[in-house]
Amino acid sequence: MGDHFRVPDSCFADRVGDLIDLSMNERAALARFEERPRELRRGAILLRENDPQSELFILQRGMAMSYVLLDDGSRQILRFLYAGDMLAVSALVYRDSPETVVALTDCTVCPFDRAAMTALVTDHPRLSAIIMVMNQMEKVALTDRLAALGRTSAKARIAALLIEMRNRMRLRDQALGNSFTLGLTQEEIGDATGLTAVHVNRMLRQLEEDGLIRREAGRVTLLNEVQLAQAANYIDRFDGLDLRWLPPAR
Amino acid sequence: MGDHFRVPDSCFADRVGDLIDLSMNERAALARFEERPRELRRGAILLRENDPQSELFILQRGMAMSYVLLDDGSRQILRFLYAGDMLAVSALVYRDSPETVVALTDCTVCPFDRAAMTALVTDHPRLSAIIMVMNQMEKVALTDRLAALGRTSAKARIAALLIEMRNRMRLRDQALGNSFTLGLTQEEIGDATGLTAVHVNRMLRQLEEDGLIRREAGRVTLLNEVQLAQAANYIDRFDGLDLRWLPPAR
DNA sequence: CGGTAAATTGACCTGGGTCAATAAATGTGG
DNA sequence: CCACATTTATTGACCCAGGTCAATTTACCG
Repeated sequence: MGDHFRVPDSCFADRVGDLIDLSMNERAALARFEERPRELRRGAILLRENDPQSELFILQRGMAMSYVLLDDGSRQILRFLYAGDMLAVSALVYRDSPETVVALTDCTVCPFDRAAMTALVTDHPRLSAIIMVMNQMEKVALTDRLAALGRTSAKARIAALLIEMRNRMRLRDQALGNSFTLGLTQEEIGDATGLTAVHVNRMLRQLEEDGLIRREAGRVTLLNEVQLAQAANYIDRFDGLDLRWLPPAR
Repeated sequence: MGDHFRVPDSCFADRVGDLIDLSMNERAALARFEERPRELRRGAILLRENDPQSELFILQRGMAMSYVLLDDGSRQILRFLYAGDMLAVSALVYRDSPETVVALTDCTVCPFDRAAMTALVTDHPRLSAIIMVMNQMEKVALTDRLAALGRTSAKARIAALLIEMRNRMRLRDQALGNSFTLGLTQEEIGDATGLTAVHVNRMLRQLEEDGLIRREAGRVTLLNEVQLAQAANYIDRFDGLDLRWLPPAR
């Protein structure tokens, strides 16, 4: 891919670029999603469950999460969101947001409206196909979590979360080794895995006693990834991709 | 929509037609997915987890389910599939299937290959947009189930499954009232809700004692839908759709 | 009508929840 | 840099929703 013209940076395009080689034209089209960066403080709520939503967002920097609250006040965290993720995609379907989205660290997000998606779908068949692909990957990730909540032990779920987070962080930071800062409270870990904070604490201690991880001041080190993955029932879904059906670039 | 020419029947088009009005041209394009019907006996496996997959399918008649098996032999049912559903969509991404798909009743399925999707995406922006929309709706349904498994009681999960199944059956059969045949064993209900068959039995009995349902020979009657929905933490997602961003038909 | 799969029920057990008390970490304003 | 306030983490004691095991009973099927 030549770079004779300056093509604007795009976090989302970088993410798509992990899957396919983008034409300059395509890259420019994706960059249009990220023309209006906005800063968010840690803890800021981008979108509240049941509130009307009119825009989608690209998360350009930082980490966020989405969750729902149940009648009894308990919370289920649905997804952790990293740079390059598209947020509030449900705005393509629902008037009101089915989930709350909140910044876990200071973030940069870029809002864009539904019409931008209309244009993309019309002008760029390959990009609309790749968005389908990414949606499908997210769906598989969700079914993996569904199976974890339905059928695996507390220890396995915690182990799976640790591996998953490390792997997703490493996607954007190749240098990341076995040691990283989770950036989650134990309550948040519990709300993501369907456990209580107290039991999360016990399981982390057990994983440490088993020699699978080490912990120091919010930092986690995966000491034995093979055994940890085994304890977690972990499946690496970044394997065996087959995208040959995609139409040619425009 | 005029009907001067005979447009082939299409189960999938009917489903899409619940969301938008299709042009004749679009309807014909969707019908191309259903040119090769194939019969499946009850219990037949359409696709096995980890086996290579090269085609997608439209389920034209009958009911199916998808599931994964964990290392310890336990099973998590991911989704129940009804007429008009697209199966094995993960073939757009993965060489090997991440899940097993099996017929729960005698079924008719229509295989089509990935190239058909390439053509659709290229020629019909509005249809590719609507497929994105349907994918998104399925994602929201999955997150609803995730929250149910992570944060609700056994009784609530069973109640939610009963309501959900009745509603999905009623989509294809307007006449369906409060009484219907589930067509699932208690073990299957358990594998869908993350419970054991024994406990499913106890919860069904309790729901019956509470006066919320009646059971006779595989048939279930919802006696008090309001209270049942309340017990289930049920959210109706067929409300508040907003699809105005879709491009014009071709 | 026999044989197998599915449903039911009781007795008992355990993984994970609840409650409560400390300790440690992280802010925050001065 | 410090003193205080607020989260967050940790641990123990105890409990219960849902699991396990096993024995019947009932329904379905060729």
